[in-house]
Amino acid sequence: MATPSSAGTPGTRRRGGAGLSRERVVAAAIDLADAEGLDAVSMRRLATGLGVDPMSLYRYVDGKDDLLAAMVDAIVARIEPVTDAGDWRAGARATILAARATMLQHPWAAAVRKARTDPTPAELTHLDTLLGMLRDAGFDLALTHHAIHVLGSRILGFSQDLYDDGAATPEEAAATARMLATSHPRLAELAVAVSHDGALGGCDDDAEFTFALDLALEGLERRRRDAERSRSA
Amino acid sequence: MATPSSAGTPGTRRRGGAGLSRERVVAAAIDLADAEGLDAVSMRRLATGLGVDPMSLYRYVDGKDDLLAAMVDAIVARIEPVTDAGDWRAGARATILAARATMLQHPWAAAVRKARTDPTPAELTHLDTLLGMLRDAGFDLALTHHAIHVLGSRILGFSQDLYDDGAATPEEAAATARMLATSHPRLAELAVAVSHDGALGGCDDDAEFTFALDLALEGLERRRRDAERSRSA
DNA sequence: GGTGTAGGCCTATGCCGTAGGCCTACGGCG
DNA sequence: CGCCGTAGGCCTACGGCATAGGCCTACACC
Repeated sequence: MATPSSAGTPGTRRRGGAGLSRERVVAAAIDLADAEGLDAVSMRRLATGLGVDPMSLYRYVDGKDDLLAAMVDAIVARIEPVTDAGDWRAGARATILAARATMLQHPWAAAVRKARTDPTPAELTHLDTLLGMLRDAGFDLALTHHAIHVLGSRILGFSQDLYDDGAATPEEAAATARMLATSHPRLAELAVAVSHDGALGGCDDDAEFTFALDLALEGLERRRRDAERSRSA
Repeated sequence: MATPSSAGTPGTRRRGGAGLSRERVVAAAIDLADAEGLDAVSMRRLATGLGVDPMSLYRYVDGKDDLLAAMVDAIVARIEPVTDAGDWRAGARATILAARATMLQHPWAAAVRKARTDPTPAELTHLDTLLGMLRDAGFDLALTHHAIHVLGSRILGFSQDLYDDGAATPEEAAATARMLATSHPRLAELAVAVSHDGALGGCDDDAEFTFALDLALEGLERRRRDAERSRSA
């Protein structure tokens, strides 16, 4: 598509067959972020990649902030909807894991999302379906509200780790542990155990995510049952 | 302190009574961030505030990144240690809430922390004491590790909300709700309920934090008992 | 043919972090 | 006393950033 001379849509009319559009700009930004990391996404770099002047982008995005928002919105919109699941827990679990699967393909998206303060449309939709599952399962409004806070950013599949853990090599872990051994014995002990050849044999981020997720869902289910019981009493 | 002419320590020797030091630089940066937000903290701005040339700061901090790390380290170091508490749950709870109380006084600190990838010394200490509580209560290494992931950044008192919630005015909430009513009914319903004059009467961030924290601690305690039981069997 | 305007381009401003070098006054030493 | 090494500042400059404001051209339509 888009041989320079064809002027199919109003848009492909300039030299060099530019033919920009908001979608093209956002898609290019996503590709750039995927390929070279979020830091590579500057208006200049992006424009260069599109063979276009930096200022031209401003016709399609309302500044860099808008661009970033559009980028995560596009990613979130790709989350596969969960078709059918059993009880609310299975549904919520599947929905959240689907979100995680999508987000993991674009590591920068989490960083952008965390830096933003208000939700994009696709995020609202995602949240709404999750809310529907809770409400349909009998969560009252108060508990639903609590649930959102309990799950927090895990709703979009973000792990909430304090550190990135780094999956250090055993040697590194051992070195760290030795360094900390006297001042921070508990930490050293754990660092060794988690290192690849330690007692725990590495740290599986996905496993930790689901462990924490299931713990949260379990707790919420208990609260739900409590509320149900006290209502019927 | 610091009359310009007195050259007590080697350091106060230049014109203008500058007398820089790493501590002074970091403290000034913290004050600046507190007063005008993190964005105001640029090397230039900071230097101006200290009555000094921007490049002079580089004698004391190893670039901006180092400065930011030093800032959060200083804040984390201010967390009040928990003296005595009953069981592990009470201890962990108190420790985490103490962290939260301190961090809440410097909203920028959470943002900086989240952006960083490796821990500062004070953070390691904080983490180590928490680990001690778990281990002393009989958590084995595997469960301790899980616990760290379950609690995640909550360990430093960060709420893990998807959005900042913003505590919008009732009018705003109502407007949002009306806008979303058809496309996102569940969300609209909840937005109204949470708004200040809705059924739930506002959203208390601290209450939500402790609700989620207690849910997590409760879940971990259950896992601990399960492990204990299966060990003794 | 004339005109309105969409869709590019160009220039310039004011930030930013920081590399590299300079200048000066002090402490220590011959 | 005079010298010098060096700590602790300063100055200049570079390359990058987001983006404001204006310009220029080619098409669409009348």
